[in-house]
Amino acid sequence: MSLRHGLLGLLAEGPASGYDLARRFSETLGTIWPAQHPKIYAELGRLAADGLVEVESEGPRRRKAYRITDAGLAEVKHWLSEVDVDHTMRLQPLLRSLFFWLMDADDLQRHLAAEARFYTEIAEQYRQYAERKDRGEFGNSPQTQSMRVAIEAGVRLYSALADWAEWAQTVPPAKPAKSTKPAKSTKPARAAKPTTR
Amino acid sequence: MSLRHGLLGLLAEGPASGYDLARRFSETLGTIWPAQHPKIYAELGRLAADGLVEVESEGPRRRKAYRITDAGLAEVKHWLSEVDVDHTMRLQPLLRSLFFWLMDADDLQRHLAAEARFYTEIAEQYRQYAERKDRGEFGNSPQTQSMRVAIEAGVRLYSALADWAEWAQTVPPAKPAKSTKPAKSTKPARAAKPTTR
DNA sequence: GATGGACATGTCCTAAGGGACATATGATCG
DNA sequence: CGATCATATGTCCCTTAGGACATGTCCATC
Repeated sequence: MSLRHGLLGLLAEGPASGYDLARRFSETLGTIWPAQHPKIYAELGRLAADGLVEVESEGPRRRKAYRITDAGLAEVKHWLSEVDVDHTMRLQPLLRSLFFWLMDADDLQRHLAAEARFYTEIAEQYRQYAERKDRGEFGNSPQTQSMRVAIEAGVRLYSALADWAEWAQTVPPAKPAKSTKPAKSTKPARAAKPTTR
Repeated sequence: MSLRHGLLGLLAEGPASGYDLARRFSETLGTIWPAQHPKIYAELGRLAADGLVEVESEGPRRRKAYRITDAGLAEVKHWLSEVDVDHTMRLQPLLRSLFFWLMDADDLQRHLAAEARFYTEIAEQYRQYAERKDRGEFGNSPQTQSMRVAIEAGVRLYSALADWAEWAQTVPPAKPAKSTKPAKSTKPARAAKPTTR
C-alpha cells in the first residue's frame, strides 16, 4: 500500500491534481516506483473518502486539485517514522542472471553489454540531475534537499549495476563440465533427490 | 509474468517439487524475487497444462517432482535471449527518501542508521557466500557460476545502498527556509499553480 | 498407539497492478 | 467555424500478489 503514502507525500509539498501526480510518477519517479493514472485516480478517491485529502479547487477542464489534510499529513508522517520499511526488491535482471548458464556465450555477451549501456545511461542522467541541484538550480527547499538524497541513491544504484554488468562480461563462461576431469558422469539430475528427510 | 520463467529456470537445473521451489525462493531468492507457495503451486499447474513441465515422480507424502520438458527449456531460453528485460524497480526505501523532509531530524537519523545496518548486513551475507563459492565449496558447474554472478550483483547493490545510507546521515538537514535570507515569503504552496497552460 | 511436529500441497479471497478503452474540455490554427 | 490536439479524468477487466486457512502424510517419541 505504498502508493497511498506516496501520493500523500507528494501532496505534502502542495496541492496537485491526479494528472500532475501521474506525470510526476511517469517522468521522474517511474524508475523507482511505477504508478499509472488509473491507480492514482482511484487512490485519490479513496484518500478523499477517508478524509486524508480534500478537493482544493476545480480548474479549467474538469481539473480537480487535491490538498492534503491535517489527518493526511499525520498519516504520512506516521508511516515514515513508525511503520516498518518494506525492503522487498523485485529485480528481473537479477533473476535472469541466475539463468545465464542457459544462454549462448554470444547472446550473453550481447545481453550484458546492452545492460551495461542501459545502466550507465540512467546513472549518467541521475548524475547530471544531481549536479544541477548542487549548482543551486532548484533552490534549497527541504523538498529539493530530500530529492537530492533520493537522486544520490539512483546514481549509486545504477552505477553499481553498470559496473556489475561490465564485470560480468569478464567472467569466463564455465564449460558445461566436460573435459575438466574424467567427470563421474552419472549423476542424472542432481537436484532431483526425492528428499524425504 | 517472470515467476513463470523463474520456475522454468530453476527446473532447468533438475527436477524439483513445489515445496523445493518455494524454499529456494524464500531462502535465497526472496530478496530479489519474492514468491509464496500459493503462487508457485498454481503456476506449476499452469506450466504442466501448457506442457512446459511434467510430473517426474510422486514421492513420499504426496510429493510431486516436476521436470522441465523440451518445450519448457526452449521457452525459458527464448525468454532469456529474445524478450526485453523489464528494468522496473520498486524500492520503497527510495520512495520514502523523497519524503525525508517530513521527518524530525532525530527520527531521520535513527531511520538512516537502521537502514545502513540492514544493508550492511545483507551485503556481508552475500560477500561470505561469494567467498565460499570462490573457495570452491560449491563446485564449478555452470549453474553455480551463474549463481556467483548473481551474488556479485547482490554484494554490489546492497553495498551501494549501505554506503548511501551512511552518506545520507552526513547531509545537513535543510532548514525550512527561515533565516537564510529575507526570504520572499509569499509563494503560497509552490506546487499549486493551477496550470492550464 | 496416540500425539505432536515437520513435510507437502492446495484453496479462497481480497488487494494491487496495469493495459485498453471512453469521454469531456479547452487551445490552436487554417 | 470546424478540425485537431493536448489536457484531464475516469471505467472496465483481466492478471498477479499474497495473507489466511485447510488438509493430508510421514516420523519421532513418549
